[in-house]
Amino acid sequence: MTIPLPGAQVRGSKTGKPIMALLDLLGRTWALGIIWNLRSGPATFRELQQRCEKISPTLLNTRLKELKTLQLIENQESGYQLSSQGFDLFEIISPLGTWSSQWAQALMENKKS
Amino acid sequence: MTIPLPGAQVRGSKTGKPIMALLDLLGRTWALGIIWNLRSGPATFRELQQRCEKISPTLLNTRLKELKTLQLIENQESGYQLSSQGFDLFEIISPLGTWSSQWAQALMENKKS
DNA sequence: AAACATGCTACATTATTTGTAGCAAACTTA
DNA sequence: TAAGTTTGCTACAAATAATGTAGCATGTTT
Repeated sequence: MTIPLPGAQVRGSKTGKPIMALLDLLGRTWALGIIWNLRSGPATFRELQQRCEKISPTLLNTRLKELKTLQLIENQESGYQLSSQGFDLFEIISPLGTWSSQWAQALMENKKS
Repeated sequence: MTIPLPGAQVRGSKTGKPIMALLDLLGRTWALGIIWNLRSGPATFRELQQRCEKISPTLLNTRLKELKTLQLIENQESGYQLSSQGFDLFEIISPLGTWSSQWAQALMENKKS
């Protein structure tokens, strides 16, 4: 799968509008999960593998390369970490944490009835 | 692929923490794209297919079922549309539109140097 | 120098996505 | 009212992506 560079053809868009490139990226297995799991600080490859519970090393490496190319993460001495852009992105999606709990609760209540 | 119900085992989590169920869902091909494309109002199946430019009907239908089960969209007379929960979700992620443009620009500038 | 840890790669198996064709049901039009 | 059209979707084979396990090279600890 080619890396969804804004400007290039990506899933969902011939023009490569930045939002489409981003949605393509985030829509790939584990991309969001990796970003989410890096929110709590840098992690080495194996650490990150554990945070992600059951990601395969093959895919982890593939995603890390993509995220690095797209400058959302960087690889420093302390391990992989969100770049400043990656962190901005995380801040946008971070309300999903709280939201998802409410959503889960609503789902349960609707199941009852 | 089983629908990532909060509480069940999902990709990335044995416990099915709601956020993990959500990230699993959103990390599926086209899930984010469909939500994004419904932001501008209801659409019939074929309309939605066009908004998504090149989604296959098979997958569109699969995702629609998932999103419906998880109460993020609903199917009314006017077609498929975001449910009130789906809309809340969209509101959280909607800043990605603007953010992605800045990101794309930053990427371009870094390419130069 | 032997044992261990780390960051990956190889690769076969399995799962997901695509793309095309087309069908049944509901609506139009003649 | 009978012949199109359109719509919502299913079938299915081919292509692509993800998983899981093994393991290797390099660096570090004892």
